[in-house]
Amino acid sequence: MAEPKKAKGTLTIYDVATRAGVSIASVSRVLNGLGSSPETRERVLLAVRELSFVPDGAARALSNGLKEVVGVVFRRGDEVPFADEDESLLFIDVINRGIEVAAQRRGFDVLMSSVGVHEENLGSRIAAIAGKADGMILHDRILSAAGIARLADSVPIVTLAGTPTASSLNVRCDNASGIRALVRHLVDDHGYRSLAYLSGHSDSPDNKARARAFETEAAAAGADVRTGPAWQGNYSAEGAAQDIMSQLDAGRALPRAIVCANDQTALGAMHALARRGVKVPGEVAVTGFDDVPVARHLHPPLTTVHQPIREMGATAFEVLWSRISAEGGEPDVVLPVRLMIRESCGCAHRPTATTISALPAGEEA
Amino acid sequence: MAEPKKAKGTLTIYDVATRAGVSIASVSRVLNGLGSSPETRERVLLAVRELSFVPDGAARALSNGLKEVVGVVFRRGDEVPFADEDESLLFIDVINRGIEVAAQRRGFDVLMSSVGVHEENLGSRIAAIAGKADGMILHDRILSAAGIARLADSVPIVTLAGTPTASSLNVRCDNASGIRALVRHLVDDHGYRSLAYLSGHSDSPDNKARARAFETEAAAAGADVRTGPAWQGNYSAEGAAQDIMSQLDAGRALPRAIVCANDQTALGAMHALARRGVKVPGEVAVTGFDDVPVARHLHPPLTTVHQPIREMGATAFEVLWSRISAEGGEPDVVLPVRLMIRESCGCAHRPTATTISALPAGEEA
DNA sequence: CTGAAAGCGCTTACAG
DNA sequence: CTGAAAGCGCTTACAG
Repeated sequence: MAEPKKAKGTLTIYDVATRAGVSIASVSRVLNGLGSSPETRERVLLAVRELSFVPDGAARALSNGLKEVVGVVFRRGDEVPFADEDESLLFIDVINRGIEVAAQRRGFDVLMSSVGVHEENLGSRIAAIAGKADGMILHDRILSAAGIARLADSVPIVTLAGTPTASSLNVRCDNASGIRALVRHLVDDHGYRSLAYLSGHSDSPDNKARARAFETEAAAAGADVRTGPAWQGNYSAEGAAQDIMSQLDAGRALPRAIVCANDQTALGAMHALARRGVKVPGEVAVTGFDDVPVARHLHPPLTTVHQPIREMGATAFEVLWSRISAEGGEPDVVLPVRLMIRESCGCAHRPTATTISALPAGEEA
Repeated sequence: MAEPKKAKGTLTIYDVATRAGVSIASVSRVLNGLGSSPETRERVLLAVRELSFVPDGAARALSNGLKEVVGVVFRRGDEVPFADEDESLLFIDVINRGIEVAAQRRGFDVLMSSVGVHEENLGSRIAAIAGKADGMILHDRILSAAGIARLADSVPIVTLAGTPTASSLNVRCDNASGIRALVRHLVDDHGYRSLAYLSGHSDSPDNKARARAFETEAAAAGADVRTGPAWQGNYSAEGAAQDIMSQLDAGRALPRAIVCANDQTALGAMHALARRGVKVPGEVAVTGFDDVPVARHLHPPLTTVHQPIREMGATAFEVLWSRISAEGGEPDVVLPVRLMIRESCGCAHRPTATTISALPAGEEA
């Protein structure tokens, strides 16, 4: 996999020491801002500049026991790309952004690695990354609980939207509250009587929590709930579109509102509906979950549940860092969400934030 | 900056060797797929599994002289976020995606690091990253030519949309051809007689090439060219919006078409125009450059020049890899671009790819 | 095929 | 404050 035995004229701390006329220990001290006489300091710094010396991170890490690197693993979409979701900045990307910024503040860098859905040797791929990092942040559905437990033996782990285990930490959002607010808005404010939940991956903890909250709340509100395999999606726009298409093809009547497991699912549903001439939200209302950046650009703008996505990433890093540096770290952090009412639920377009329309007028839950 | 002296019960290759009853050399060989008897192999693999041992990347790197890590540095937008560009997947993100996938194929991981526009100690930040990687890919406007030359002393460097130097490699797109096709479409197909180029950062090589091509081509086409400080933007939507606003406030007449330095600039210009009631493309046509994913979702959909963004990233990695592994590497790769005609130039909406409209009907250049 | 040993480039007690 | 020396966890000639 690799051949180069050693880079070219790799400069080392010995070269700097020789040039500055001091010991390597002194060079190291200056480089790390530890005690040293002003004169030594000057000479070392000068030598460093003249040689444009950059200390080797691997050697530092080996000596220190700290790489100052956090590994982030997420799934690459190997599925057929859907026009709008292809390359869009989705959920994962925004989280990664949050991780990066938080890491920066602690002097850490982020080793990003995507894994294919059907990757052959997932285990070794991830182990290789773990070996290069002080801790790992795993996005949803990367490793099984057993896989996480095993990996956690060798490196601290934080999962995102997963389930905390005995050895790993977790950061997630308040799915139940979000779905609850959404269902209430649909039923109470709009008066919709029939609802369906277009599901995400059935093995996703987030999806399970959302599905459960949906069923509970919709039933409590006295709405007619559509369920069953016909409403099994997979978090992708493609999957949602196919789902809606086949239901329409089968001549099934759609519910008045479709609560989608995430924004991508809503996006796919809206596309399919539009293609079949079904008006959103006129005939069928559609809602999402996540509030990815593109949500407000859809037609109609998507009513969804806002997750503090960036903060999730930043929080994941902070929790991991606590664990890395002190065996601490909150085991299960839950972040609040917020209902974002736009137009796909049936609310009217509000020209500016201050003008209030005459229609159903949903406000924040 | 860091305290942990050493992780908890860090397992080492010695633990594995002891458990397997072999020498550490044998463990290493098995782990690296080198010659070893089936029996040794079995015992080592078993021990590795039982202990869930993960070899330390820093130690491997130090011993090998290869970290299998590529550092990528890009600028974080510290500027005021503009609605549509905030967190959107822009140029940089798509490139990074391309880098990541290409790196994967060679067993490399990507160390991503964003730097603030006004970061204090940029030099040391970047040096720290360089120390953790085998090579670096630098996005536009990260380091001066001198800074690049200095860094190149210690690590191979590939710049993106920069200028090749004696010690660094570069990957860019064919700006001139793109602008040429765009200007011809605007002048020849639409008959616009007055054009302006809303510039990007004046110190960006890409911008310089585009500006030059614009002036040459527009003049050759006999169009009236608007220039000057009034058309100096900075690649951001915010900057472009302010620029247009102030021109409008000053009562200046706008040209018939505005060729923007990049898509974000076009996005800002369109927003400003819309806010002031100027119709696009009815009164003023606007075009972009890049073809970021969001371009087709704008209103009207943006006519722009498509750059093979992902490929740029992948190419940057490949070129860097050649240099890392064999001192090779094409010093200045130029990738082709393609004119994407949508509606912001004045062309009519084309319902499907096969239906051709009756209007100006621009086709690929 | 296998093991003993050296070495990769740093950091950090330990003396001085 | 400074230097000599040990050690971080691997890989890889070198012998056997």
